[in-house]
Amino acid sequence: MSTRLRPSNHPGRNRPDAGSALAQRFRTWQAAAFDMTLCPVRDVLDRVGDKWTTLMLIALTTGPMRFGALNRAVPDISKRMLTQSLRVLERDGMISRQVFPTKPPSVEYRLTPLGQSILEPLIQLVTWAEVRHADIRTARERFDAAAKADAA
Amino acid sequence: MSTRLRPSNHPGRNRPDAGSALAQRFRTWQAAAFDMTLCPVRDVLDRVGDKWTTLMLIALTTGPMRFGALNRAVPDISKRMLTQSLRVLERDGMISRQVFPTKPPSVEYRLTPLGQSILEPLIQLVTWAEVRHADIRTARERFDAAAKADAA
DNA sequence: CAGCATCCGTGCGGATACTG
DNA sequence: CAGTATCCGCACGGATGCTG
Repeated sequence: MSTRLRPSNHPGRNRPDAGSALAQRFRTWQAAAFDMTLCPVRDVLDRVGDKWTTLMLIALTTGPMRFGALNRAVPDISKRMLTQSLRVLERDGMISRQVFPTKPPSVEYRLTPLGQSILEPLIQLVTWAEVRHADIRTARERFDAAAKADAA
Repeated sequence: MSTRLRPSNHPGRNRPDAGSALAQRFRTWQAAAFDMTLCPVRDVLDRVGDKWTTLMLIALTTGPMRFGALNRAVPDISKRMLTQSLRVLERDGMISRQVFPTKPPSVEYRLTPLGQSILEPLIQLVTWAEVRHADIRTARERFDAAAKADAA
């Protein structure tokens, strides 16, 4: 699903850009990273965005956990989705699965180095979320109020 | 949908934790941030995870864009989803909408300071994605190969 | 040009029951 | 305990057609 940004449309009449270093970085991106046939952005964002995987990674930061423990640590997740999400994370190399041949059997999941490494950028994002959450909520109230005013 | 992590189950027999500073931060989280009735994590992750909003924010880093330009900059997005995503982002205060009363009308979208501010953590995540993408892909091949082996 | 309205297929994910 | 199997609703999102 080629979800890449086009390098630069409007060849001759480029708008004066924001000028920030950030915009600059993103512009190089548009020419480089997004040209890949299967861009890593969508790839990782699909994981981060899905309903459970991020919560599970966070839960596993406290140490290895058994299936049942994870099920309790992430409330409201069904066994079905837990299993499914665990498989995805295992497949991506984010967590490892270790089976103990006891009876009844027990299975322990733990973060791999790769799984650990994503927590760093992830925590940045969540920190942002914490800090800016109030702003977002007030923005929404504003918007909704304005929308209601327009309706009247 | 109370998507918060439980503070700490298994009171008496806590596993020896990974010991990293990161795990420590996350543990304080579990007690604090996730106790909120509507946790900001899920809130922001829902946005980041959805199919288009992140791409749109990235596209807007190069400067203000018209509806049509955005539609071209983010290939494969339909007008329907573009409109819908723009509304969500506007509602959250991430972008602002400016209508020019020309005919035919033109509308320009631009990042707000709030919208700018999320790019910093976002770029961290995507940088991670770029760096680790190869690892993930090889992990997947491994896993799939092993799965096929088990099937046989 | 910028968008809303409508129809519709697909897949995510919940609930339930069963197994080694 | 740690899953698998099956059914199913519903929201996400694509395609198309119509407006100011």
